[in-house]
Amino acid sequence: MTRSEENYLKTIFHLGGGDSKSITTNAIAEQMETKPSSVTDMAKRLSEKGLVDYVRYQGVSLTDAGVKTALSIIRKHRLWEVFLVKKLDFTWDEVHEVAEQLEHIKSEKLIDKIDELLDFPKYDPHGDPIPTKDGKFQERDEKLLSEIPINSQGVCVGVKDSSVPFLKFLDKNKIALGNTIKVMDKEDFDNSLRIQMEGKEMRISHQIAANLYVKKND
Amino acid sequence: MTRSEENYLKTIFHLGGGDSKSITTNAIAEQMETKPSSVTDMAKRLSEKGLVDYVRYQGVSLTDAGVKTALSIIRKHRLWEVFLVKKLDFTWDEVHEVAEQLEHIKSEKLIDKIDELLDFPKYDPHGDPIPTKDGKFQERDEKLLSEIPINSQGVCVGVKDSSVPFLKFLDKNKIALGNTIKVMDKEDFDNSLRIQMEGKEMRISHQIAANLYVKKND
DNA sequence: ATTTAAATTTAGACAAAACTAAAAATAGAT
DNA sequence: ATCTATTTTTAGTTTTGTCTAAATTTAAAT
Repeated sequence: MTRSEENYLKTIFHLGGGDSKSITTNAIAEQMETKPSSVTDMAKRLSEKGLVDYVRYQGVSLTDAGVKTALSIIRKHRLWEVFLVKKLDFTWDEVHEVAEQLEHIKSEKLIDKIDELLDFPKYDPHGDPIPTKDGKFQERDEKLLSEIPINSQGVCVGVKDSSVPFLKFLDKNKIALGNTIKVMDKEDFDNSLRIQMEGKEMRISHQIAANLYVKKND
Repeated sequence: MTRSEENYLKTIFHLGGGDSKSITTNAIAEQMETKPSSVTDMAKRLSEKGLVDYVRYQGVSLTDAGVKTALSIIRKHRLWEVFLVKKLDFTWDEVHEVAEQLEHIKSEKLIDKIDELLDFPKYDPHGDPIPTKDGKFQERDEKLLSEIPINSQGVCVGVKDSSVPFLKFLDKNKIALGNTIKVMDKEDFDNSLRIQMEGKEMRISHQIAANLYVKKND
């Protein structure tokens, strides 16, 4: 299992290829910032190895073995992210790049010990669930902030977009996971929201609200 | 700087190529379990990049830039070894393989934070000195146990051979870094030693004594 | 049912890093 | 000084992972 193969499996999983849905080479190429022809080559290789089902001109989907491998890499990525934040004081916008490297370290003992050191966390710093050793996800009943009705409230539990600019924006506006947010009002014109958070009121655009996951209280 | 290039620089350094001594392609190939022809190819590449001086049929030595790079990799390797032992309860015979992977992670912040987390250790689990950020070694006045005279004693501070079998042998015989060892007697016939350690007396072969570093007390 | 546009694959090339086999240079022995 | 034996390099090949350009297939539109 090479580093590149692992990255392809991870990407296919993130694009939904774990649910036996066919992902096009174009979609994969775009996500990985590479060319569709390169993806075709890799699709053949992964297919040979029994990690994906590949039908020419149709796309790829992960086999059971492929899902298992993808989940183990995602598990490592997210555990390392927690480690970087909790033990080394990285900020949540700094961890991704380093975790992209650490996720490829091959040592089962290492990642199990990291898991233990962190006291078996269930979510990474962006609120994404960490698969268990046997590949199970703990799903959470979460909704996008943009989709809950006026006057309802919830706890902020995750971000959909975990790009550096978005995370920095949230920091600057003191929006953090764990905060309770109440939707006071919606503006029909631009879908912006008036919210109350930690005692203060503020207005946020639809684009922000559509990238914040909350767990509803009432 | 590819992983392979880093491994070559590290090996050349360990073979003494940091002291502007010429290391033969054969010696490097043997150490890295590869072929001399492969080493020649790499020697040319590293030479192009200004990391080694390479003279055909003579061998290679590290340039200043090459030494600097080699030390930074060795620093990372040894810090990760300390991390694995101190924070994740790895044994000293388990750390090398994983550290070989971790040493190639590219993030200055990461290794500096690991250094800080470990409280800036000076030696790795095998007693090898950890270079500082600016590439300085803290040398220690150490001698091989086989080379100190009868009736002198010292503290065990490192191993010359850090192979798994040797380390396991030491564990089995309760020989650990930090132990005080006194040389009671030497056997002319096979150069074996009678030693006193932590209150007990035992006999060890020359091969063992020649792979243990001690810091003399008297 | 064609035509066209878009998506996808093939073919051929390249770079990194390795190998094997053959050629060339060096060093040691006479 | 010459001849070997050894070391080292060269030349050509392989694998992985990528690319470009050309060809092919699919899907959408008339």
